[in-house]
Amino acid sequence: MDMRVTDAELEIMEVLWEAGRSLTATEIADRLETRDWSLATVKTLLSRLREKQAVRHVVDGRRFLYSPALERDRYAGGETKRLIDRLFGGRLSPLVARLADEEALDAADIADIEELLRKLKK
Amino acid sequence: MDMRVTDAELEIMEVLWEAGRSLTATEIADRLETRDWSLATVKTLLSRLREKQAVRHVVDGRRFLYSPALERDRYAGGETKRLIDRLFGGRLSPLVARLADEEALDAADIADIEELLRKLKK
DNA sequence: TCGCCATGATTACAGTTGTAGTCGAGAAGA
DNA sequence: TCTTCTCGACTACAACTGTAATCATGGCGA
Repeated sequence: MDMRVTDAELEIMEVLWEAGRSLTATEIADRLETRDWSLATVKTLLSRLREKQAVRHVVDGRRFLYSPALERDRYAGGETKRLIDRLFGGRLSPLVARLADEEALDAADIADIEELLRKLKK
Repeated sequence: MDMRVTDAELEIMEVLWEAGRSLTATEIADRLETRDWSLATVKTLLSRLREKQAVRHVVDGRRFLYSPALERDRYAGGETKRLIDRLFGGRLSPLVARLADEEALDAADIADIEELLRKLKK
């Protein structure tokens, strides 16, 4: 059971993750203002997510109420691991080094990470 | 000019990045033992990479000598940034937090990153 | 009750990706 | 020179993606 979610599907997942409760297809479409998708498109994406078992649904009359079956943290962790394995030999430090080189880290970021690591060591 | 490279194409890039010199299509295929691709497949992937301007080639008789036009570091940085933007609101610290939660960080990793950050602050 | 509307299901269709076969032309050997 | 081999170019084709239209059906308002 490969849980790969595409970019378009991910937008749906984000809506569900943020909602904190089950939503109908129409509600999901309404919350996707930025992406100017037709309702049909949202329904297609929901079907595909259902096939992939990334969302589950309960029947409510003749509608479905959708909720995420894949947790956001788990998904993010999986994708992160995949990237680190593919490009950084499975280790985080080269990734940090890369971002450092690109000056993609500001002082707040550095402080946050140091704090995290400090806690980790305890 | 979007420089997106697919998984299969990335394998070709890895060979080129590691070679340190230009290679012919046949040489590239030879170095891809793990992936049991036909020479035709390798050639198709090279054409696509050429279209994407991720590799360049010089003509050598009636063959091409390929070399990467996209640097590994630049590619890795771009993909990393994309992931962080998509999943972690553009900040690195939540990613580190996520990996920490999954216990995907060992002591060596932590030490490496602390060292990196120390240097960064100077 | 009857027609309309909202729903999920099904179908569509072009672009991308993974994987590879075929073709025409030039090189290299006989 | 004639044949064969090797290249890149072109073509193929199914699966996956992004985006959407259409269809059948059951519920709801008139």
